[in-house]
Amino acid sequence: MRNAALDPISDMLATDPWFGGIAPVRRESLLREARVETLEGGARIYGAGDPPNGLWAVIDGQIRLKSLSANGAELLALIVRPGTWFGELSTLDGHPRPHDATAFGPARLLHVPMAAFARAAEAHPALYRDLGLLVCAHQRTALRFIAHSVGRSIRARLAQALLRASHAETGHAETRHAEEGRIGEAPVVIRQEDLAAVVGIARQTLNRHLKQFERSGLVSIAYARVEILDVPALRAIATE
Amino acid sequence: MRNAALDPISDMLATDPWFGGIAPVRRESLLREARVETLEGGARIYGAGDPPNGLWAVIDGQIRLKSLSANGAELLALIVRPGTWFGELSTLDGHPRPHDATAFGPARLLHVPMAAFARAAEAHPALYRDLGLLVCAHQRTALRFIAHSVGRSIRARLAQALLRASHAETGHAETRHAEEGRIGEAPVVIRQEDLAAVVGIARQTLNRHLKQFERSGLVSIAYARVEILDVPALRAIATE
DNA sequence: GAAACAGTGTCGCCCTGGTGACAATCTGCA
DNA sequence: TGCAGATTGTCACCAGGGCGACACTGTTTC
Repeated sequence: MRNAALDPISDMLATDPWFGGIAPVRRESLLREARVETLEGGARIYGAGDPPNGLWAVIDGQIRLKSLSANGAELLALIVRPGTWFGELSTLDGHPRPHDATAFGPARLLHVPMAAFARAAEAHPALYRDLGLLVCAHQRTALRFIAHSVGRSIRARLAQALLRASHAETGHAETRHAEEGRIGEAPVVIRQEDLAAVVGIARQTLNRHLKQFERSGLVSIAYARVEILDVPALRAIATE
Repeated sequence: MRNAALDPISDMLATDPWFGGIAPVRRESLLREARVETLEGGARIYGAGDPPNGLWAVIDGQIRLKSLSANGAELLALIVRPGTWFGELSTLDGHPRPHDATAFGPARLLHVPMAAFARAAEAHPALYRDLGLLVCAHQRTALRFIAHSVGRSIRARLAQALLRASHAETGHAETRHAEEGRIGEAPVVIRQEDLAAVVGIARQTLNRHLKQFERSGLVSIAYARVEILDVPALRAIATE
């Protein structure tokens, strides 16, 4: 019943701290139940309030998790990149999705539907614990986010948001880009309007600060795109 | 090996949505491993960065979870009241505590140390799943908090903070106070300084808004204490 | 009960961010 | 190429919060 086509994908996924950390038997059993799904840009994986439809991992492309803030504004919660699993919260507790998940550009995903996960977990009950650990990891991210947001300057929050939107936050970005022989970061494709929503400020205010960063040589701004030029400096600003 | 002294406590804990929702066998096995600990006001249950020391539940009194925001200000994350379990995140993933947990006033807690939880979980592996569900519940709270905070008016955030600080947020407070024959809410004992930190504003600004609430008859203000008079109106403001 | 301390109530000034407006620029498509 | 729509860049104006200051009131301690 092995799916040999998944082997290279499996290797890629194993670089993820969570997936790489769980027992190989259970990794196997999860992958055995997984199916690859190819999506067009803008495709919706699930919507906020939907009943859970299982666990997902990004193979190629970019998934954006959004929710509506209480005043109706769209709130970009997270950009999910290749190698990362998501959708575990509802999969574990069975409650409605807290976010919209949509593909930003074409994407390939690995999908473990609810029933499939249940099958795998029947054979390996420890998968529930594994899934709990994934929720823990995301919970810690959320707590860090809260602690970092309350009462911080806009400069700091913007720097943080830029690092998060690129993949530079955790510092293990180099591995992903080493093979392409690039030193810098891939540009972040995002409208300033959306970036402003992430930081929770008006677009005009965002523009002012972003321009200031550009003048300092920290970033380079183009149409619907921000390129990060100086990661260390941004890290310093983010934690100041 | 049953501990009969725990019976009334067990009944009280069963009113908690999480604990009440897990299988009675596993509730039992958890309680069998639990010890009651009596703390003085100000006692520290654990500190941010500490290695996990197990799972806790509040029997009497009030536990406050605090963390330091990035600019060094103290950030009151959560007030934990009787019947509620906490400390599950680090207990499940083994990583350092994200918060300080201290008793606000004298308190009695139920404590399941790491080794004790491990013992119980060995007999009932599903306890790991149960614990995962508790993390899920708290994760959803955190996500709601984020969605509710970004870009909301101070009025709304303050109303929300007051409801959270009292136990009125979830709406099942009545059960807890019915026995005392009280209709309203217990006063929230908190300095305006701290309340301001919760909302993320300056004390003076907090005072202005709080006074405004008082003039509208929503709350009543005393020394280091806020009494909530009109829960429905505050709920309306919190979601406006 | 007085003193020392903690917490509240209120100013006024300054600065920052929100808002609406509008021109300039870029992209995609006919 | 040329146009429509999307996005950015930049105003000026205004509301609102941060901050320092200080008096006042409540609480604790001796």
